[in-house]
Amino acid sequence: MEAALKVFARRGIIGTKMSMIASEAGVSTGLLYRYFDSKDKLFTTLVQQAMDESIVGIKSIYQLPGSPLDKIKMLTTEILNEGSQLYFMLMHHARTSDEVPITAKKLIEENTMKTYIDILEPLFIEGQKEGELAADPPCELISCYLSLLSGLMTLNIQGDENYQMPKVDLLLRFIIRSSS
Amino acid sequence: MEAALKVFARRGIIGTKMSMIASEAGVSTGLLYRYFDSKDKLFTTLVQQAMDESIVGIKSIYQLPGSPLDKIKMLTTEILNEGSQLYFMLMHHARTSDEVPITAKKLIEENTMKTYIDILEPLFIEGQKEGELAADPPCELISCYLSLLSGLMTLNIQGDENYQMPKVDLLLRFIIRSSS
Amino acid sequence: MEAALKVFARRGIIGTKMSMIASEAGVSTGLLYRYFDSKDKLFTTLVQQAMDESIVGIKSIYQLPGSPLDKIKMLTTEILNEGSQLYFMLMHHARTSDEVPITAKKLIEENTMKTYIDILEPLFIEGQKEGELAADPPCELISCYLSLLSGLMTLNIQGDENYQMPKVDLLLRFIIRSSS
Amino acid sequence: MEAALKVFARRGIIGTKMSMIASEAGVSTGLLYRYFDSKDKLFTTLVQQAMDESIVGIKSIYQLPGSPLDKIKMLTTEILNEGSQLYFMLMHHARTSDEVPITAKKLIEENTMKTYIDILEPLFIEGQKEGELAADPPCELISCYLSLLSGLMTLNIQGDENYQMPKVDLLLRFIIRSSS
DNA sequence: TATGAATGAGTCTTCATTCAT
DNA sequence: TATGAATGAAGACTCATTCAT
Repeated sequence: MEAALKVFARRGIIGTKMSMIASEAGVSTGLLYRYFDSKDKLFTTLVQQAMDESIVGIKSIYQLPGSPLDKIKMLTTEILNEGSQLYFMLMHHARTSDEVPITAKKLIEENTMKTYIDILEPLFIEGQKEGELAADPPCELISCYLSLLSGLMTLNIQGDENYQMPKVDLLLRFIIRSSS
Repeated sequence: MEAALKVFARRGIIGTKMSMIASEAGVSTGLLYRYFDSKDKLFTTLVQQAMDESIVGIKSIYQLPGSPLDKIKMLTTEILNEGSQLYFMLMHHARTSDEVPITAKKLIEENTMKTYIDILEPLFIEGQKEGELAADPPCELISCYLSLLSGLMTLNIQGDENYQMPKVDLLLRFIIRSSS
Repeated sequence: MEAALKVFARRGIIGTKMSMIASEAGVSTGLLYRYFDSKDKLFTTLVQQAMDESIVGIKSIYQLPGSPLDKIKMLTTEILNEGSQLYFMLMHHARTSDEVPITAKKLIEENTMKTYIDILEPLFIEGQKEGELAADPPCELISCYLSLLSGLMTLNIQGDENYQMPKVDLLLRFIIRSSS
Repeated sequence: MEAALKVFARRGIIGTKMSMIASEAGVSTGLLYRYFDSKDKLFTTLVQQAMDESIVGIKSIYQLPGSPLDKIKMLTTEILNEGSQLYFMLMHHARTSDEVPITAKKLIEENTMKTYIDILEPLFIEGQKEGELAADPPCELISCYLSLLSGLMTLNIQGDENYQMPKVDLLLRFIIRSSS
């Protein structure tokens, strides 16, 4: 039923009509209200879930094999390919639209970039020690890298031949230590 | 009066009420209709203008002094600092929202990434010849670079301390030829 | 199951949701429809029953002991104390709401004040002969007395400390022959 | 525009559709929202006004000529004849319906019967001293009298041939000192 | 030219009623 | 017989657009 994510992600909170979600889910409009109190609540729930899963996703990097750079490369690949697209788009709407319920706004404020930096910092520092990663301040490196990634995912590049999703190796240039 | 751009850029076409534009412009709602036939027309006009200006802006790169890399760096800096922010956001809404008038959709389809690639290709090729730029296929390099830029601008990073706008030098790593 | 009366009486026909009746009765919503064709039918049935019982109740006055005034006093006391409250409230909704099913409206039109007057007239005439009751035209006396009573019962005075239910003796002043 | 009172009074808050008020007022539904934030607000406003006017009305009794009994008789006549009907009906809905906005509920709780008793008590005491009024405790006398009146007005007797509005003289028997 | 009152189509939400289990 | 999930029609409310002034 949370495939309402699909509609919200593409159209934002106002652009989405409950009837769209309903027909996307293959049920009647009325039934939606049996499961979700309101459009706002539904949206907020999705935002919450998006944030939770994103954190889990980021943390999973430590389970990946290989060197720090290997890990980063794999996670990046995953993010780029996988369905996380919708989450990025949803979060973008949640961040930028003014019609977002206050509850959702609060959720977002609590879950800042800092959260992700804290998770990734040890890995990046290790990567720098091993000489794999560029020597910029890790905070900045991470923050910029995630911003770049967010931007790319938000564009909804798939299905738009105008934009081109950069290959992972290209992206990694930002953080890789340029061969001396 | 076209400071309606401000509202459309931030809130998208549905999120924007004519009354918002009116009060932002300091006039009455009714007066808007003396200058623009409809909300859709107004939006379409803005999109048209955004595209026109973007092309002019890109072309202006050839007026800039210095080597190809210098030119690219300066243009990038300009884009990042200047008010082009709003254009990127507007175009993002125009590209992703389904409520956009067909006329605007058509405009966008006509003005593809190809347009920009064609403009920039000679410059990039020159840069590669001079050994400044990475050796990837110029088309791909340009397309990816513009995608990255679009993504960053779309995020509306200003006013959100969570994201961090990468420094220009960091961004350039993407296209610079790594020191051998 | 007819304790749906409770809900209808308090909330009127529109204010009452079938789910309220169901939970008041301790059954599921769906089950209600096994016993009553529709909300309207249920309401109509209750109105019918209310009217029937009111007539029986009024007629029972002749079974009471004592003089005409004694009888009237006892019946009044009964009405004031007993659960007839709900019937008065139900009938008030039935009389004043426009959403009442036509069938119920018809029922009410057939069962006019005249019905009650016809029942009580002999008793009042007797009371007047015996010098207990005021000498006004019996029709008027009865009609006014019942109107007063209806009004009081309709107010739903219980549970509202603002109103005060008059003592029976106070009420009787309306019809008692003032001591010469 | 407050002739919305007419519809609310007859049909209660749920039974009333904004479109009814609109067509009763001869305007479009949308226009209602230019003057009143919402149905609830409108209802609350009417309740407020009803209470204010009722107090003014009651207080005006001291401007009337004649003995206390004369004053009471005139006020009663006025209440019975005049358009206060709608106010009584409105207040009844406000008191008994559960769908009434909290703000309105609060208003009602603040404006108790006590308010009216305080206003009328001096008059009734004077009337008792002059031997015109029954010797019951004035509080009780007033409270019961007002309850009776409220009940009668709430019934919406006009337009229902079944009920009969008692003549004023009949009603006064309730408070008049029976001739010794 | 400028205003803002007025309209009505469109969206969210509720709830009587049905129906598979 | 009993449940409660599912449907869809109806009502509150918003807002693009018009129009009298």
